[in-house]
Amino acid sequence: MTSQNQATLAVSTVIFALRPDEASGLMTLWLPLVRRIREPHLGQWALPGGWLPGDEELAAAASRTLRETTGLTPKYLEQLYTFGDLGRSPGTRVVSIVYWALVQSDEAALAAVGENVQWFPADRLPELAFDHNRIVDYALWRLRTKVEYARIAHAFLGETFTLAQLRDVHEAVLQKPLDPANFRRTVEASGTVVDTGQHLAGARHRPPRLYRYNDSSRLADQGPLGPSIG
Amino acid sequence: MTSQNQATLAVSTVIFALRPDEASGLMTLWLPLVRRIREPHLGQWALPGGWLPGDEELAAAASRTLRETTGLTPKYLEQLYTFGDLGRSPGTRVVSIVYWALVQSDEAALAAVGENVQWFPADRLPELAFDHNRIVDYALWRLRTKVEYARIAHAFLGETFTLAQLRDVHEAVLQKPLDPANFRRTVEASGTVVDTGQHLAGARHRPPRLYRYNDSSRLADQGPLGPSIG
DNA sequence: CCATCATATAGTCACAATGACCATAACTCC
DNA sequence: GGAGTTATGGTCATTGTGACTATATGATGG
Repeated sequence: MTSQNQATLAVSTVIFALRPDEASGLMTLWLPLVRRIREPHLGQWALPGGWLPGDEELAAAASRTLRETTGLTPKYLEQLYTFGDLGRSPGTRVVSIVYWALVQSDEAALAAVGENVQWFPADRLPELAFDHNRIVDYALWRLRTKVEYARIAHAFLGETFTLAQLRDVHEAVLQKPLDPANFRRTVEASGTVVDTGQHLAGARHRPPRLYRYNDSSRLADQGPLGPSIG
Repeated sequence: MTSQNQATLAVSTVIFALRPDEASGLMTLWLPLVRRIREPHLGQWALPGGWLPGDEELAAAASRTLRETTGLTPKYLEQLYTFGDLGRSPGTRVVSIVYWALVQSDEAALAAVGENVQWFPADRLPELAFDHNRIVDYALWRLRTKVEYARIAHAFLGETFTLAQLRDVHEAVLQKPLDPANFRRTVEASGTVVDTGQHLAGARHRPPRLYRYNDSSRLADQGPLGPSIG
């Protein structure tokens, strides 16, 4: 091994959750950041992450980072991109393999927050350390241009959900209102959800049906690992 | 820097070119492989690549690899995925950042071939070293599911081209015949090509128009670097 | 120079997908 | 019981697209 390799390998994760915006009350994307406790960029907010242990799988490192930061388990985790520009970290050459994850909204509400961990609305971030603003921008772009909304929405929701909740997820991600009737038509035609027969009562209006995901309809895209590749 | 990092960083590239199939004469995808001249997997075919020099950008390393292997310059180069499974290389932990590239068809014809470099049809590869078969499969999948066929086709063609040539590229990538009239209608509506006003004479039939790419229509997806991200 | 060949290029028709709306259903709250 | 509010079922027009038909036009070979 004539390794003249001088780069250090890191794994970072962009973690998304859906929660109501403080002002508007609408569902929006939020993500947790950690405050840097050492140079460079001491004191600035950054993506959760760390050096890659030599004996840990890439996705496992991302997942662990996520758990250590938020106490949560991702319902969706996928490699985003590898950033390795020479100048992205002062001093050493750092190559960061970045993952993006989605965590369930209601669980995210109870997620750990502390002096050095804080959630921010995805579209109003402070200036982050390194090139992390660019990384988040790219993650947002991927999230929004992802064809496969089905699994994404699933990751944000629980086992059962109403079409209104599902619509909320789509509206938050796409940042535009969707017609309820048309949305229902499309979703039902896609066959990705199944009527549980149950209804959700309690609201001051007609009780909506509860749906569940149709597991048999996964047309996945789990990177090169997914079933579509085999 | 408390780097307990034990992984070695490599960069590999999946290089595609379009050339006529030997038997059918139809355009198909080919890619160059290099024979391994050391253990592990000595003698087996593998993707071109090498260790990442500490002072070289990732894309530059991929591009250099490509030039050293084929003598060609890529007209399209994009990061594919980073493979880092613990067991993918016997002995050391190797993390490979893989790029995929497209080279122009007519240039690929004159590409270097030697004892240790050979072109193979993409759908009839031998058993490759490491997990490289899986990597090629994933690259093929990405190529075929890429929304942005425009830039892909452009990469395979020259400055100007006929719609028939463009159609050939699409047919080769998608592996199915396309209706000439419908194809023309769609492409013209997309606004991605511009009529040069010139025609290509010489064939024993009506001379087709020559088109050029409409540079202003790039709705790119150059990873996080592209104009769409800014 | 004309007939033929082979592809280029222009239309047509039917159908699927989708956005914009309209109407009715069925709970809770007052 | 009526009002308020969302759920859910339709309609209509527009668009995108596959399947096909018809015409255009230069090259070739007699």
